[in-house]
Amino acid sequence: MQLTRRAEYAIRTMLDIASNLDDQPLMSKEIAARQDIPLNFLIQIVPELRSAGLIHTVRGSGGGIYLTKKPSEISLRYIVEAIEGPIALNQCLIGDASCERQPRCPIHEVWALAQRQMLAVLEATTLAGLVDQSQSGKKAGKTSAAADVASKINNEVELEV
Amino acid sequence: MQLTRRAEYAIRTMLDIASNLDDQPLMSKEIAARQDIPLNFLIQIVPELRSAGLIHTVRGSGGGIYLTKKPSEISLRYIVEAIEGPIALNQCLIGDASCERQPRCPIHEVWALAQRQMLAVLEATTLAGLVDQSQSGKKAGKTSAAADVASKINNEVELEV
DNA sequence: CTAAACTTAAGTAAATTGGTAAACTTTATG
DNA sequence: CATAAAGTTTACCAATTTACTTAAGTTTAG
Ligand code: FES
Ligand code: FES
Repeated sequence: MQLTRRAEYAIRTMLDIASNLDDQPLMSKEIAARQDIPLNFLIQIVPELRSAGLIHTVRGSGGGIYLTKKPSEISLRYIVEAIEGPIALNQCLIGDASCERQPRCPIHEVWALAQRQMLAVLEATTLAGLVDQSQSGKKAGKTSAAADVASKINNEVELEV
Repeated sequence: MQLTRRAEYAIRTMLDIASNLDDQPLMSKEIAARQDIPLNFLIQIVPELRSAGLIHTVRGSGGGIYLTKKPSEISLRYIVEAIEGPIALNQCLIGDASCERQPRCPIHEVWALAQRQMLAVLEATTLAGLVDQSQSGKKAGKTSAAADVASKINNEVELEV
């Protein structure tokens, strides 16, 4: 029921690259240091992000990583699924698989709903939103990416703090 | 990111007991057979449900299992957490632990929101609701426990089917 | 040609998952 | 009180996943 370190690192990495304003590619080594990711582990994650089409890598001296899409087009869900595969709260919710026990088990719809609620948040959160927030930083003060997302989703969740 | 079999079996078990109208306790063996749970595995899960205070067990011949609370007071979240411990989508969301890297990492609030959305569904779903649905069965036709829950949560999610 | 950078492929220790198995305790009932 | 029916406890296990580490490549700027 928990995000793996791989996926967490992938998110940090993507966010790190999205925050980079220069147009020169970022090296794994820099990212690893800045984001507290074991370099040798990151080096294993980067190719996965690439085969998922999220980043473009340049080999050789002076090489590095840059995004293939605009940060506003990259959602948290997309990053997580690139690393972990489809997000599913229960086995029967993967793809089109349904409960093998009953045509419609009463619990199924509930899990499906819980999952949709969760995915809605992860989908509405883009790298652009996250970068905006951390850069506006002290200015707006209370505006969090989560608050933005919460208002996007039509649900009046009250955020404490 | 997925429910374990233990927890899934625990839910099935609780639902099986809640659906039982007689006042005599149910045996593990019956439940295992009816719910397609390996008996030897269920026998390991039952004591956990008991120490969590969800069920009462009677030993010896003629013994079995019954609920300690009313089905309307037992939520899916409660059952899952009895087996798996606190539900958390990321390590830093367990209990009061916060991100060790930054006082407030921009992603944290997003995960927290996603988690609240998910938990709201699991909390609003009680055994009573699930039993109602499967027993009314063909009568109401379209009423699902999920639809009930969706309307409880103030969020107009449209359920297909 | 060489150092800087990504790539590929193993390997690995520890934890989790999904079970199985066996020995034990409790209790109704004959 | 003997016994069978039930839950309890403890231990074990194989397979998978997780989070890394290591090492031997390959590519490219300079
Ligand atoms: S069909 Fe998915 S929970 Fe039963
Ligand atoms: S503090 Fe929880 S995601 Fe960073």
